[in-house]
Amino acid sequence: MIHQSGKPPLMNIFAEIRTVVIAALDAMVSEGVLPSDLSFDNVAVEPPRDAAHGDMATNAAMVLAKPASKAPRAIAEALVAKLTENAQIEMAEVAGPGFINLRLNPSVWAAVVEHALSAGDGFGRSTRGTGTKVNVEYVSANPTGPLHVGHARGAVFGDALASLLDFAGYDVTREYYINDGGAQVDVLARSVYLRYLEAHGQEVAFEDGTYPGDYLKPVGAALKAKVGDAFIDKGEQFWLAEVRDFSTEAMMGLIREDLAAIGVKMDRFYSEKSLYDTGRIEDAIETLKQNGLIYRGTLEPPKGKVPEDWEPREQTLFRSTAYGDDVDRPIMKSDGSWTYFAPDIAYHWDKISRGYDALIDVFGADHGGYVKRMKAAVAALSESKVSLDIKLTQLVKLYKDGEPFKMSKRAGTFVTLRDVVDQVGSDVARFVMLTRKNDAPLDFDFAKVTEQSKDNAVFYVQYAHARVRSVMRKAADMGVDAPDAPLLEDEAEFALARKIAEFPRLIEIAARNNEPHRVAFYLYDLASDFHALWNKGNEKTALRFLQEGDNAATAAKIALPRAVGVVISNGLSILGVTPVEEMR
RNA sequence: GGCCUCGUAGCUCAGCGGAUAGAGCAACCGCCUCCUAAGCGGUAGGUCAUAGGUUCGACUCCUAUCGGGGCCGCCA
Repeated sequence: MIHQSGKPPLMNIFAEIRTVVIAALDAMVSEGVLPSDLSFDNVAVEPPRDAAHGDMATNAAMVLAKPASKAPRAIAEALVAKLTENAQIEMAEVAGPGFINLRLNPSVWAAVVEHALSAGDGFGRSTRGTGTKVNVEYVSANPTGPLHVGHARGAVFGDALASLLDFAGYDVTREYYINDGGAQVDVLARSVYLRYLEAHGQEVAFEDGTYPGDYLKPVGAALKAKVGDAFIDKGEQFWLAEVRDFSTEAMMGLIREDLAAIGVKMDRFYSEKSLYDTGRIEDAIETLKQNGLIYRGTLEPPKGKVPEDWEPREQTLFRSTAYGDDVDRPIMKSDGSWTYFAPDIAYHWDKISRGYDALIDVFGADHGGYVKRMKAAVAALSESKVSLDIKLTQLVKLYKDGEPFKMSKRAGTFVTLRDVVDQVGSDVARFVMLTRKNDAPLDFDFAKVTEQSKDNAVFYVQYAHARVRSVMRKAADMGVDAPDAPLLEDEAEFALARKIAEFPRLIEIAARNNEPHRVAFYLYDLASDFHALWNKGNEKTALRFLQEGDNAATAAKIALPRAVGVVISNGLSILGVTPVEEMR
C-alpha cells in the first residue's frame, strides 16, 4: 500500500545536508576547482561515531581526492568555505585524514522535532520504494499441522520486513505459498483418515510416515460429522482426494488462526495445487525451454559422500548453472512426475507475470541449498529484470530457565507458535525475535523474555513510550494539551533530537538491506537516550518536561518527548508491537 | 568433497568502506523529598578466528585456512 497523505514533505536531514554538499561540489566543478567528470556517488553524509566530532561528517574530500588528482585537504578546505555559506551549517572544519565535520545550526534540530510532530505517523516514511512493486513470501509452512516456533520466527520476520518496505514507500504484497500439491498432503489425508476411523470407535495405529498429533482428532471427528460412515472400509482411491482437500482446508484454518495470534495478516494465499493440471507448470517450463535451458541429461553423483544406492538416471534438467548455480537441477523425476522445484518455478513465474519489480522469499535456514537454483530460475524467467532476495531465518533454540528445551515432533513435545504466544504474548515474542539478525540463531528463554527489566529490550522500549504518555497525560492535567515549538538547551536534549533525526535515515538503510532488526536496535538506542534525559531531569529540574506553574515552558518542553513517542510508535508499528500507554 | 551461513568483551549480541570497534548481562562503585528506580551515571573488560590481498582508509569487500551450524539426484 502506498501511503497517501497531505503531510509535509518527508524530512531526512542527512539526505538534505548531502544535497547541500553535492550542490557545493557542483559549484566547485563549474568554477573549475574540480574536474567535470567526477562521480559523487560515494560521497556520504553520516552521523559521526563520536559526538565530539560534530553533528555530521562527510567523506567527500577523501573520496574525490584520487579521481580529481588533488590533495584531500585542498578539496576539503575549498568545500568547507562553500558549506559555511549555508545557513543550516554553523561550522565546518577539516579533521583527521580529510573528513569534514559539520555542526548544524541548533535551530535545525528543533525543526526536526517539530517536523516529527507534524508528520506524526508519516515521520520516517520514505519515497525510496515509490513505484516499486515488491512481493514478500513468508511462512509458507506445509498445511499439515499447527505452526511451531521456527515458523513463528519466519512469520514475524517476514511480516516486519513487509511493514518496513511499506513504510519505505514500496507497494508490498504479503503472500503465503500453500504446499498442498505434494506427497505430504497425502500423508496428512491418511493420518486424518485414521482419526476418522478412531472417531467411529476403531482401534488405529499410527505407523511411520503418518502424523500422530492430537490436533488431527477434531479433524477426524469433523470428517465423520460431514460424511458419516461413507469412507469406512473403502480403498484410498475412493476417499483420498476428498479427505486431502478437507484436511488441507482444516489445517489452513489452524494456520490462519496461528498467524492471527501473532499478528500476521497475509494479502494472498497461493495454492501450489492450483498450478497442477492447469498447464501453468508446463507454461513456465516451456518458457525456459525456449531459451535452451531445459534438457534431458544425467547428473554426476555428488562428490565425496555418494549415496549408497546411487545409480545414474536420465532426468529432465534445468540449466541453472547458466545463472550461477553449481549444478543443473532436476525438474522432473524419472517416473515423469514433477519434482517440487517445477511448481516452485511456475509459482515464481506467476509472481513475475503479476508485475512485481522485486521478489523476496523468507525461508528457513534448512532451505539454504535452494537459494541459488531459485535465483537462477527467476533470473532466467525474467531476463534478470526482476530481483529475488532470499532471506533465511536461522533456528530458534528454546530454553526454560537456562535449560535447553528439546523439541521432538515424534514425541509430541514440539513447541508451537501458539504455546509461545500464550506464554509470553505476541508483542514480546515479536520483539525478541526481531532483536536479532535473521541469519543468526536465536536463543529464546521463556523465563527471560517475560522478565520485565532492562535485560529485556521490549519492556525497556515500552517503558520509554509509557513515560512519554504519562508526561502527556500530566501535561493535559495542567492544561497543556499540545506541544509548542521545542526549546532545546541541554546536550542531552540535542542528543535525543539528533537520534530522532536519524530515524528516516535508519529506515532507508534497513529497507535497503531488508533488515528489520535494525529498527528494533534503533528503538532501543532511542529509548536509552530518552531515559538518560529523563534522569537528568531528576538532578536538573530545568530539564523536566513538566515545568510546574509554567504552562508556556511546559508546552515547549513536551515537544521533545512527544516526538520520541511518535518515533517509538512508528517504529513499533513496523515491528508489529503495540506501544503501551502505561506499564502495569 | 561441494555449496550456504556464522565466528566481535567472561556471556548474549549490535556495528552503513571511515576517525579512539559499541550496548546489555555478569563484577565493582554510586544515584529515589524530585515528571513511573521496569530508570540513570561511573569503573573494569578486545591480537574483531587466522594469514594474505584490494583501498587514502577494512570488523565491513576479495582469496585461502581453521572452527561451529545448515544443505547436497526420484522430501517439500
